[in-house]
Parts: sequence; C-alpha cells; structure tokens
Amino acid sequence: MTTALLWFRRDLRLSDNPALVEAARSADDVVGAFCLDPALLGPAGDARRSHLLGCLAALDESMDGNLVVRTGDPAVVIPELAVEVGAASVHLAEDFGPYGRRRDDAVAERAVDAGMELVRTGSPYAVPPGSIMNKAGSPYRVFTPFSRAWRDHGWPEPTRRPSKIAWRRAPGDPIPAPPDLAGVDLPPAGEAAARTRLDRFLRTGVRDYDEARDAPGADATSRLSPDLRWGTLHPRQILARLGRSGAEQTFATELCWREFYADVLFHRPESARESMDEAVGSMPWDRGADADELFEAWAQGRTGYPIVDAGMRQLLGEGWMHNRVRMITASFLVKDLHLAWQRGARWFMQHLVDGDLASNQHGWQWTAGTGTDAAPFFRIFNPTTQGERFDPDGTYVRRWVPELSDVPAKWVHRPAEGPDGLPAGYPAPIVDHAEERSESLRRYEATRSGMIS
DNA sequence: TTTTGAGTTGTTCGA
DNA sequence: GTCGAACAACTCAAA
Repeated sequence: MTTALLWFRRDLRLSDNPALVEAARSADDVVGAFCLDPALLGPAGDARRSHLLGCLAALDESMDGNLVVRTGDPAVVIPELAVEVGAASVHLAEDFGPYGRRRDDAVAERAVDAGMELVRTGSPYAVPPGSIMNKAGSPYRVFTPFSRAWRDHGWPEPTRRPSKIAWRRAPGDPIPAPPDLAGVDLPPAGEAAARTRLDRFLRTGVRDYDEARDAPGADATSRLSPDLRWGTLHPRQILARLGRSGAEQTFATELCWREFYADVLFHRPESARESMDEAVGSMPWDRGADADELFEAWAQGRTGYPIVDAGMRQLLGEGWMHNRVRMITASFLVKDLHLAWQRGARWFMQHLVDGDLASNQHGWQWTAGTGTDAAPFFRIFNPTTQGERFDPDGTYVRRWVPELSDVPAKWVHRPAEGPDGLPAGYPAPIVDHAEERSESLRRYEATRSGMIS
C-alpha cells in the first residue's frame, strides 16, 4: 500500500482539484490535511477565521470525517505528518503569495530531507501568476494588455471530482469552534454553499451585472469573493459557465483583475507593504494623535459622510463591503484624511471575510495612486457625489446608518445641508471634502516638484 | 526604429 | 442643464 499526503491550503473543495486528482492517482490511499498556521491566522481577523473554520467543517464532512487538522508551523507539522503516515509524496496546489512561497520552500526542503517528494499541481488561478509576459519578456504593468494576453493564454476545463477516494484517517486536532462574532453576519461556508451561490448568480444576477454591480443598494455583485479566497470554488469553474454576453464577459474581466493583481504581487512581493510608485508613496502622510482620531472615526463609520460610514459599518457588520464602496472609503482615507494606504489596507485585511493579500493591497494601491496601472493621483472620489450617483435613493446608506432612516433622499448623502439639519446621533462631516481635496493635490504637487521628500 | 493611440471605476471648471 | 478640457506620466502594442 502506498500513501499520499494532500495538503489543503486555499483549495478547500473536492471538485476540480488537480492536486487531489494527482494525489489519488499516485497512491492507494490519501491523507487529506489542513494546517492551522498561527502566522496566517493571527492577522486574519475573526470574520475570515470563522469562515475558514466553517469551510474546514464542510470539507471534513464531504470527506466523511477524514480531514486531518493539525496546528503549528507547517514547515514542521507537514513533514512530520508525512513521515508519520508513511507518505511517499506530499501533494499541494502552488501558492504564489510572498509568505506562501517562503513557507512552501521550507516545507519542500524538509520533505526532501525526509526522502519524499513535494508535488505542486494547480493553483488558485485560471492562469498561474508568472505565466504571462509581454513581448519584451517582462511582466505586464497595465491591465488591459494583460487581460488580452490572459484570454489568449486560456485555461483548462474543470476536472471532475474523483469518483472514489480512499481517504485514510490519521490523528488530528478537532476543528476549533468559530470565534464569537457578536452580530457579524457571515455567508454559509463550504463547497456546496459556494455552488449554490454561483448557481443563483448565474441564474439571476449575472444578466444585470454590467449595470447593477455599481449600485451598492441593489447588492447585485456575485458575493463569490470568500469562495475564491478559500478555493471552495475555483475561477475555472466559474469561467467554464460564463457565456459570451457582455455582462458575463464583464464578470470574467473581474476575475481577470484578481489574476492580474496576483501576477503583480508575484513579480513584486514587496508591493504587499511598499508603494510601487516611490514618489507618490513618499508623500507626507499624517500621523500622531489627531491622525489616530480620524482613523478611528473612519474605521467605526463615524465620518459624517453617509456612503463612507455605511461602507465601514457594512465591513464590521458582515465582514464584507461592496466593491464600489471599497473604492470610496479607501479614497477617503488616503485623499481626505491623508493617511497612508497601508493603514487602511491592514484594517480591511483584519475585517474582510474575503481578505486576499494581492487583491486588497493592490486595490488600495490603485486608489492611492501608488500602484501598477493606478488611478491618476488627481482622481479623487467625492463621497457625496458618488453616493448620489450610485445610491440615489439612499437604500444602501439607510440600511447601514439607521440615523439616516428618516432623511429624505434629496438630503440623505448631505444630511447637514438639509432643512431639518443633522439627524440625532449622526456626526457632522469630520473634514471638508473640498478643502482636503485641495490639500491632497497641494501635497502631491509639492512631492512631485521635490519640495518635500 | 519610431510614432501613435489607448488605457476600469473621477471631479471640477468654464463655456 | 450639458459638454469638453484639464488634470501626469508612462506602458504597451500596433502601425
């Protein structure tokens, strides 16, 4: 009898899982394991931890209770487990993040020392990062040409779930109970729930995606981001079911953004922390007690700008925020409060159930104007105008900011200016957008001309 | 080789 | 009210 160890990481599903297919093919039985790595779980925040534990419970159930969970540093835990069960090979999907690559190299080294093979099959992407280069042989730095090359490159069809897998049991830790989330409303976790979400989106949501996705009140986005984060769905499985209609291809482009940012992070791992554009990144950001107070108002949804506050409260309330509102709130932190994007990015990563390092950090860099293919710095979102354009009747802001429930639509995005004044309990704007916009442009101009370094 | 046009998500100002 | 220009600078790919 030969045994293979399958190490699950962010591919918590049994269908279309190439590493699983390879593990099952190469041995008589398979030990399926997940390692609870404190280095990853620490910064994840309760929402993402809780969702992960839900995904693990669902995976365990679909494996008839055979998932082996161990806790600790994977570089120690995984080779130990492999030796313990007498595995000839360790199978996994390739991880392209900065931490994941270091971790997997460390595991590979010890596995080889122990006389077994580490086999990487597949990845969480339709096209693995690093696969697409421009004609000059360097990575793309602009999205549109990348997306053309990405479509030209193509991807394999999803594979079927192996009909029968001989799971082998091994001792493990119980799956921890999810942390107490005090009112945070998370989506159902696991592969079956993901499939249900995808089915529903394809049946009803994707048709109007082109238009409706921008309206946070309509809640017309796919809500598949947590599934892509943990691999309860693979992007291939989505792409295979998208037709050629404009709306469906718009959605495919959104998946491509995820792959583009993973590609950028793969080539520039330090961009998870540092601004890619050093000039813009070296602008003077505010610090100190006043800055802390502004940050806290932003984080808790008490800025006095309804769309910003609604977004930040949605983040705390369901561990998720509508994408347009992510841009608005991020722009507000960077351009109106003059705080470094890294600070906002960290808060998002702590609270997002879908928090993905590449998408999150580069989404922030895009807004801050420091990233690859970033928005020009002068493109500063006006939170009032954005609210009025994308949430005209105030459905979204009233859902998350109950203080505004009785403010008429005309004033709901500028309550302080309405005839009745500010509703009880809702703060006045903590900064004046027009002033802070000018201030941002002034700092930018000063940085560019070298007056401040 | 050089040139040219286009490039996710915006805002403001002045005609 | 609508519309175009200005707001920078650089990458990429086609001509």
